[in-house]
Amino acid sequence: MKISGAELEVMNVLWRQPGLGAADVFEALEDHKDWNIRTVKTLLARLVEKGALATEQQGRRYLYSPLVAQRDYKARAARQFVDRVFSGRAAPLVAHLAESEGLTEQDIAELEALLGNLKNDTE
Amino acid sequence: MKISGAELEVMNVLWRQPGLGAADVFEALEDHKDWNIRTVKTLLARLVEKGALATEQQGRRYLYSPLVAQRDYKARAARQFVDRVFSGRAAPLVAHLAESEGLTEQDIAELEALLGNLKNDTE
DNA sequence: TGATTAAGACCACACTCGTAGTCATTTGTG
DNA sequence: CACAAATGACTACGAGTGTGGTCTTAATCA
Repeated sequence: MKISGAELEVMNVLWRQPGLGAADVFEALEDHKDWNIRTVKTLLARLVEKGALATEQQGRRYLYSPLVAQRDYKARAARQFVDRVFSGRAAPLVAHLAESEGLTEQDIAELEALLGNLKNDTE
Repeated sequence: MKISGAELEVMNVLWRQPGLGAADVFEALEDHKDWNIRTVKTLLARLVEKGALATEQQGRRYLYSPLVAQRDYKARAARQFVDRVFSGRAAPLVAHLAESEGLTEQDIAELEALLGNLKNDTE
């Protein structure tokens, strides 16, 4: 299931807080996206159609909740991206991020910890 | 400048070997993509239009060469992706790749080396 | 109770992308 | 020289996307 850029913004809201109505999602987005509420509704409808969101009727409105877990989606997206742009190799990707100052100190620390674990698992 | 998936395949060929004609690019792709030569030509034309490729006329055909460096493009793409899907945080991305077996032993080794350098630069 | 509002349903429209077809022209070859 | 083959130019077309409008219905408020 393919989730487009704008749709992803909506998913992010609902991953943080499932069970919101269209208006709630609209409000949650309002700060950083200046979309019309109808745009948000269209995106919600498309996500339902795609099977990415479930709806629960409450009175005369719907409450939306993710059907795909954030972890799963992101894992898939990450893999696809790395395959598409970096021929499946993760190291060059991280190298690029490092170069373009895309890594914070915290990232570096976390990556180290992560690699530590990976090595332990492997050996 | 936005380069789509199919266009990226074409760019990859020309990054490896700049100055090819349409037919050469077509041949280089033939193994793993079974596109019609006209599809390849359309992609080339779109890339020229976007400013991603330069053309040099040679007789009655064009030779194509990248105008955007591979490094630059990939660095930008990486950053955009991380921003879009991972809110700009690289560590979770790598964590996902690790989990979904998206990291080879070699990747891990390279990442370690990379992190070593980063730490040296920083402190 | 009548009018405004708010929800969802359905529709629209321009643009990108993947995938190619058609046309006109050039050029190498018999 | 006449013609087939190759080249670029232009066109097409359905699916997906970003963005939002219209229509209908139901609820709420004066």
